[in-house]
Amino acid sequence: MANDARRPSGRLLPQTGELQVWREFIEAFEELRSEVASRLLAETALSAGDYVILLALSEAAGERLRSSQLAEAVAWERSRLSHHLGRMERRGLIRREECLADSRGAEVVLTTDGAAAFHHATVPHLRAVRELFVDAFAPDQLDAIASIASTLRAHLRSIN
Amino acid sequence: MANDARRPSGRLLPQTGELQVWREFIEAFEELRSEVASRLLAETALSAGDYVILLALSEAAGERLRSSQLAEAVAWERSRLSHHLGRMERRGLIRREECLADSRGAEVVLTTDGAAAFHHATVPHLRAVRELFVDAFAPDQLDAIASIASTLRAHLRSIN
DNA sequence: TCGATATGATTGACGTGTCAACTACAGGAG
DNA sequence: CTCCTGTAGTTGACACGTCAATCATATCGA
Repeated sequence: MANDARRPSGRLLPQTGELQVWREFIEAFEELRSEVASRLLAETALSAGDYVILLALSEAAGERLRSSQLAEAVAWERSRLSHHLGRMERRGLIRREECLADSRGAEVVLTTDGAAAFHHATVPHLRAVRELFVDAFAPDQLDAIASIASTLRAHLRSIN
Repeated sequence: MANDARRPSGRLLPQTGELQVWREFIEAFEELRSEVASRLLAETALSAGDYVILLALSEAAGERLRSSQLAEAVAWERSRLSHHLGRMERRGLIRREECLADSRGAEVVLTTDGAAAFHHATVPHLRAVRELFVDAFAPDQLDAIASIASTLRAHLRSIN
């Protein structure tokens, strides 16, 4: 279980302190996320979503993936992915091809423009992550963050 | 300084491990945020944004705030706030009044409908925060999260 | 083979977020 | 008073995210 270390309290609602932690955490995170995204966009003309998709495609064999596999890889809902792919296709970053094995399906393919855009974005992206996130913390804090993230994901999975 | 405990590395880009922490962290958090938001919306017909605004207004003296003060209170950009207030006004949750002291300004006022909606939402909101966030962690992890959040905010502030 | 059902993916509607441009008023320097 | 600059807030355009509905094809049981 994700929370077996938790002191059972019988409380139904968070205490003031816990709620305060929630508020601080969510605001800090929002700030971080939007700052990383806006730096990436300013320096590379790619949104955070674009970057995630391009990353998944460039890691894939043949730089192509079935739409459903891509959705799985980036943990997006299918309709969100579909809309986003439409926008990326218009800009020439990806292309959609018919799938031979299953004619319902589509294959998403990285274009050469898309691959180039991704390559040019990787250093600015890493720099933003370093400056805004990694540099904020001491090594042991980063370890704590890793453990918090995995605890959280396990908890969310356990709830469904 | 926010990072004076950090080991100076001279590295310009994150190591693989640090990047992994970033990816895990951001995905876990996104999942949390969207799950809290969707529960709140399903149970109360208020979005996370609605809730934040209503909370700030109900904490304000006279349940009213100058638009700029409200923007400050929730840490939103002014145009985002303006758009959101437009939508909330259409639904009758808030009202905008002229400001006597400064005729450029607007005062945002909580309506009785808005106050009622907020009150009905507070328990479902707290329950979602408890179940999805607080319950995931042991008390010492919550402390760590609080410290991480404040470290992060300090770091972001120091960069600008 | 036929029909019911499940699956892969897209679409439209609408709420949300950002940027840049804009309106309108305030307040000070001359 | 007049101009100049700053501040309060709104708007339009467009990217993004979610939900419910839809379409086409696959699949399986009778």
